[in-house]
Amino acid sequence: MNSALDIVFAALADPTRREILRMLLEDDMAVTDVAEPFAMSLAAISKHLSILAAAGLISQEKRGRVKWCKLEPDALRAATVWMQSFGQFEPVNLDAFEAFLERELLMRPDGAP
Amino acid sequence: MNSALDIVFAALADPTRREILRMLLEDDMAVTDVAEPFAMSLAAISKHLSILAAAGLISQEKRGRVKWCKLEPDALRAATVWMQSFGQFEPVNLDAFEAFLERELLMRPDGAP
DNA sequence: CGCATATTCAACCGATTGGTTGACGATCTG
DNA sequence: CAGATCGTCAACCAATCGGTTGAATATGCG
Repeated sequence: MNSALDIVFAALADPTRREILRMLLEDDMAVTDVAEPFAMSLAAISKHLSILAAAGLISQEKRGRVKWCKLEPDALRAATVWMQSFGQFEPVNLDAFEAFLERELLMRPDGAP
Repeated sequence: MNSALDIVFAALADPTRREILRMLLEDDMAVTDVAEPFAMSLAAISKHLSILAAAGLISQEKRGRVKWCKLEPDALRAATVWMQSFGQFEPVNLDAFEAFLERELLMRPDGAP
């Protein structure tokens, strides 16, 4: 069936791409700046950004020679809706939330809150 | 980093596996019964189920010679929480919800509501 | 016991993925 | 203009993925 969900979930399945999304949560960024904290080539990051853009999770706008990347959270909404259709569970249980945040979101390279 | 999210999102990225989850939403099922509506081998479905189980999205319990598969929505909760951390958007917008349900969830092989 | 049923294992296959490198096209700047 | 910077493209590579088939392992049943 190959729906948009395939592409969104596949895009989210890579930790580098999730980290990029987290970075873009703070601010729009140029490709080079996105790549800076990662131990891989610029070309690799460029590919990751293309995948995120294809999934609709980010948009890219070229101004001059700099291509700006911007988070597009609406694509996540579709995936969130899909998940919530398995809703047996309430919006969000704070126990799980807290445990999860500790393990995942706070596990950033720079250690900032 | 290779977190549990990698595995959960990768598991969700395949339409066959999402359809299996949807089927299990209605009831627990044996492996053979899960495989029945799909145009692929039992072995392939068995692999898909292993992947879902590895992601924690289902559990499998063997009773006699039949292995029962059960949805485990808690694993989805972690992924949902991750997505909601990009929360700019409210819990769920009903416009998106409705459009999405039409296109994805109601697009079942058996056409049931 | 002997056969059918339920499920997995193992080997294999082509396609995709995530990464590399080097060359290239644009764009800014001195 | 010449040189640096920004980003992508193309070719390549090893690893993984989603599927197949055939054999193997349990388990249930007459």
